Amino acid sequence: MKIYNSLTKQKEPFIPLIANQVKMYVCGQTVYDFCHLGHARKAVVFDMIRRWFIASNYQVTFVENITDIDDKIIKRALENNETIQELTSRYIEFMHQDFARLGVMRPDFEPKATEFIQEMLAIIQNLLNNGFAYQAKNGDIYYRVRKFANYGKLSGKSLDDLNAGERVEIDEAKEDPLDFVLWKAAKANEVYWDSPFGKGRPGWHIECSAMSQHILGKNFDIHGGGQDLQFPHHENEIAQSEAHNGCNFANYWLHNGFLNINDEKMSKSLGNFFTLRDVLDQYDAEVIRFFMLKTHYRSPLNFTHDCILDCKNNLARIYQALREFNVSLSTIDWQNSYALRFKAAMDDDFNTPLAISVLFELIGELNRSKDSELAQLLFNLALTIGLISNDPQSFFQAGAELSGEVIEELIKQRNQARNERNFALSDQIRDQLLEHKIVLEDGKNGTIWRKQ
RNA sequence: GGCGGGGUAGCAGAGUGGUUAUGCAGCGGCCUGCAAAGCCGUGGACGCCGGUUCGAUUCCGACCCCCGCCUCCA
Repeated sequence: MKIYNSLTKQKEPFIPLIANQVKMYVCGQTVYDFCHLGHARKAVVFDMIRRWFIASNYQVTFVENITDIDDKIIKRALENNETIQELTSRYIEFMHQDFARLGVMRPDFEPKATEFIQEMLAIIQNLLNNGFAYQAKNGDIYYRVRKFANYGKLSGKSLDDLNAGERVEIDEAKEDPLDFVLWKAAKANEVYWDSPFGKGRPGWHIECSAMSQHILGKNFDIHGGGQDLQFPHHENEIAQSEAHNGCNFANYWLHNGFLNINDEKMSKSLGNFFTLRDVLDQYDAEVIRFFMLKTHYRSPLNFTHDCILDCKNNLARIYQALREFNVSLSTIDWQNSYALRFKAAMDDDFNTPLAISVLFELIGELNRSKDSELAQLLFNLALTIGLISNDPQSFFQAGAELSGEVIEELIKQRNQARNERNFALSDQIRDQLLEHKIVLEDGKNGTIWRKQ
């Protein structure tokens, strides 16, 4: 298996630290609002990667953290006149619901930042002792970026270039404008934790260093997240963890591409901000999942209504092919030429668009041959990336405007009319159903129906 | 300004130094009472300019354009 490593900017063979095991950590959400479509892409992408490792017989430990303390959370809780815990636990629950609809498996571990304060403090203490951190006059503790020789190795940035940039704010408390905060001294009326350095709360970056190390160890296989986290978040994690432990942090860094709306970055100010919840109320969840997998995980993904319609048709073709078969979970014969090509695509940096195209070629043969073994293969291959989680019947019929009984009765009447060669009546019944977005298909085994 | 990614047929989206990506849409046919679904066939492409090569969409160079990061962000 080859994967693209953001650290080296090239595809590399994947060599786990322990044979047949994958330890991976993904940066999760800050929970002060509903998940948006971008969060959904990250969730689906890393779920797909996790599933493919599992399908490839790896034992996977999947960690995704939750940031449940930060400026926005404090602000929002104040606005809502509720505790931070009330706010965050509510949105964690919403996140679980939304991701479940997308077919995303729950992480093996889902650590919350507030549960690892002591671990963070231990790292900060050690960084202070080693001279990688200092406490400023305002009580904040900062990481001394210049002290870490490899700073910039992930993002490809040099400190001097960054310093020369116009957008770096000058903060007088810092020795260097690029130093970042490890511990924020508590302000009046703010939540705080006691520490040897005074009351305060952790900075964002230190959370992930502490949680990943605690659960996966100092050095683990894969660290993932959205492309936007590469700098400064992931760069800072590396600086903290490697300065603290004196060894390599994550061996492979994976970053998913961004999700755009009509070719624009999704943002609240542009008014093109979609919560996952709203989208799932409008479109079938599996269509959204398919949409996110039919583009390579590192490419930008553009969300438009037409794209989603296209995906709906694509998925319908898959389900249509499976409709007349009883498929079930079974082992895959990886020697089969379709399975072989599917695997080759997936093993090449998780090339889901290519893998899915193999499925469509398989469907062509399946439709011609009606070979039930091919149907079985199609189903099980799709399942390795979390597709085809419904049975065809519910994909085509669930949520129809009319009840099944009513439709079946009308089909019966129509078929009687057809037998009597009363096509005017039979077409009238079909049009009547179409007005309710019900499409009829007359096949050799009788008439079946589906949602439009 | 610095760093990184990209420009492929109507749309979406892979890939490759010479041979069909794939799906949707289009066109012709089969099937059907007619449709739908499915099947068969088919047109249409690699931003621009040079270079390397027997041959480049694919490699190299210049250029144009787009996007992301450099500030909280999946």
